[in-house]
Amino acid sequence: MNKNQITIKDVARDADVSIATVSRVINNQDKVRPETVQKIKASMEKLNFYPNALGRNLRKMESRMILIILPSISNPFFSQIVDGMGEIAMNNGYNIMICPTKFQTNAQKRYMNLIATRQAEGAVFLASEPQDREIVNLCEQYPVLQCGDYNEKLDLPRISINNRLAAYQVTKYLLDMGHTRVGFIGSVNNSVSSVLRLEGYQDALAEAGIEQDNSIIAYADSDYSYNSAGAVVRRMLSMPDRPTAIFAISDIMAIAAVNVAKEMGFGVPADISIFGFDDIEMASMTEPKISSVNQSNYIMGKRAMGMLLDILGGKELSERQVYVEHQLLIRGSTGAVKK
Amino acid sequence: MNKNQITIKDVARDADVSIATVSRVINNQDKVRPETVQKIKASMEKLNFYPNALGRNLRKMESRMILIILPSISNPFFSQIVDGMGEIAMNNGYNIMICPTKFQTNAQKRYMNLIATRQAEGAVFLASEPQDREIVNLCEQYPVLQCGDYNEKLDLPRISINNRLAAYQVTKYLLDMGHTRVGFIGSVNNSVSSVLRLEGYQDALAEAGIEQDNSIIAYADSDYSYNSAGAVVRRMLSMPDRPTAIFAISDIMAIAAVNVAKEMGFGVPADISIFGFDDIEMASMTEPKISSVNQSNYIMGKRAMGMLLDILGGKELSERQVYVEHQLLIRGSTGAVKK
DNA sequence: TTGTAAGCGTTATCAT
DNA sequence: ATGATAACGCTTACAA
Repeated sequence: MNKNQITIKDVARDADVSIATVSRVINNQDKVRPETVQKIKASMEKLNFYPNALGRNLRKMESRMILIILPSISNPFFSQIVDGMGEIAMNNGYNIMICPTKFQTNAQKRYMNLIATRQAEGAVFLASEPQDREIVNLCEQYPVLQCGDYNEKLDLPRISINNRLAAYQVTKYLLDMGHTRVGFIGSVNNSVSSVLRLEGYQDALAEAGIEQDNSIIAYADSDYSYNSAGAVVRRMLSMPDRPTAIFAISDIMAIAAVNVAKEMGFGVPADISIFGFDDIEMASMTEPKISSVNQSNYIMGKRAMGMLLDILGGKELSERQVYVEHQLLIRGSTGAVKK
Repeated sequence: MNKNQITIKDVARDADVSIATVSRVINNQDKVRPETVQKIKASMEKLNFYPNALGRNLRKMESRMILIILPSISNPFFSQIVDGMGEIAMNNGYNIMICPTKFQTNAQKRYMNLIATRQAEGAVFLASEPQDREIVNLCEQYPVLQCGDYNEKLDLPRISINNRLAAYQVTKYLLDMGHTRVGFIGSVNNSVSSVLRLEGYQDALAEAGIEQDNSIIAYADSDYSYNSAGAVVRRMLSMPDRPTAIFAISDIMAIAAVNVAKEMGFGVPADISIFGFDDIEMASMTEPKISSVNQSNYIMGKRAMGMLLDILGGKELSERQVYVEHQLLIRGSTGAVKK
């Protein structure tokens, strides 16, 4: 403990006023005479005074801190979302605390405990879902929002793109380019976004009257890892009746697909078209650049935080499930089927 | 404000003891009779009690929060470092707050103010340096550490790899492979790490008796961007007397170099060897995989946080400049010069 | 417009 | 082993 901290008491003494008046100046309330304000500000400057937020927080019973709970900061997909969230939080006097969990239940618990112990006021679960009973309990008691992905069994407000629609559009685009054998690379995890993207894929096939062929539907590890996706693609492309197009539900997996395809001697997109998802920066750093689905990340982040602040402010949300825009970006990795 | 919070008062009443005893149980102090402990724990359970950290924080005048100030979370290079820091912080009862600044002075100021206002107790500047007088002042008053990169004018403890040595080793390796024209792609920023890497490069040239040729030394934008590096490499490889090897001081720039080289019809490493720096995951997702310098990120993060906690604990640091191990990873993007 | 004083929930000191 | 109580720094009725 720093024993010689400057407090409002010191400022009050120096400026020869009461601590109440100092407090009023700190919070720039109007009912203080301009000369008094000047005098107090001079003292604060002179004493190099910073108000102790610990006192304020206790008195007001608030922390003005929002948690953003996500699997890992290394995923470039999260960066813009978090930026958008931070922007809105800052503008409203809130701080954000980025909480990487690595999918560890313990980490989630530790972070949610910050809310229970009043060190944070709410949380956004970004691309990750509350993982056990105790956590879910807390989520239900406090302002919590699900963003990007969600557990549909929980009655928590959520915001994401329309994954099913986007996946439908991607598949339809590939079909329209003349591909009839379109492979799908998903993930063994059962996240809603994974499931919905498969459903969108199926929607498009059904609409085109193409029967689903499970031999060209495959699943990479739950973390969408580059290596596991590569292995899966290699198997798929080794088949005699290989697909001429592949839809991978993450860019990392699409990059793996491109690299494996090229390694196996296939041209991309000459022999195989590959479509990704998320539009991470890396998707434009490959040769060819990868067609992908852009989620309006920054906007989604801003809207998400706006929603959470509404809840914190006691407002009713007009919608508890919000969809944000997405966009198909057609780049060099996809083209018409070879005749 | 949540008015009906359960406090130790409620627990005390329910368990028929004083609040002091409840507090003792919360902090599991020994001088409490086991039966009393049981009784109190039962009450806490029954009332679903979570101690209010705001009260504790004020009373103990501590926040147990450490800031990690970095340019952006999107850089994959930071992830492991932050993980290492988080690990050690958690083990010692501290929380970390990841603070992306986008190089905005205002953001730095806002975060450092959390320390001045007692909401955080110290900070690590990760790959970014304190940017103005007021911030530097705060850095000098409170426990602050520089990690990965640093401002050498500030008398703050720091931890990083030995950039100059690493760059020397990379260049020497390329020279040993028979390359005599080794290009260098730096960054226009004047960060210490950039400067030291150039010096290491020069060290190796000097040792080999090769005169520095400024036409094959170029600088990408300060953010090491993919596109600006690509442009610079394109220019360098268009020269009649082009280099046969390029050392780029970041993997992103090395990836750009590989892609540009291939686009221009050069073989990598057949015609041009390319060496990167940082060993980000992406460096192993290219074809060929990129030779790079691995910094022991996780270890560096752990040691950095250990140092900061030492300072917080009032210990003297044995060294104020710490170097962590690094390792040259030779992958497919580099090879012997073509005869 | 300014001051007095209570109180936020906790910990720690001092009694008992 | 336990209890009574002051104190941490601030905000906010309420009083003047």
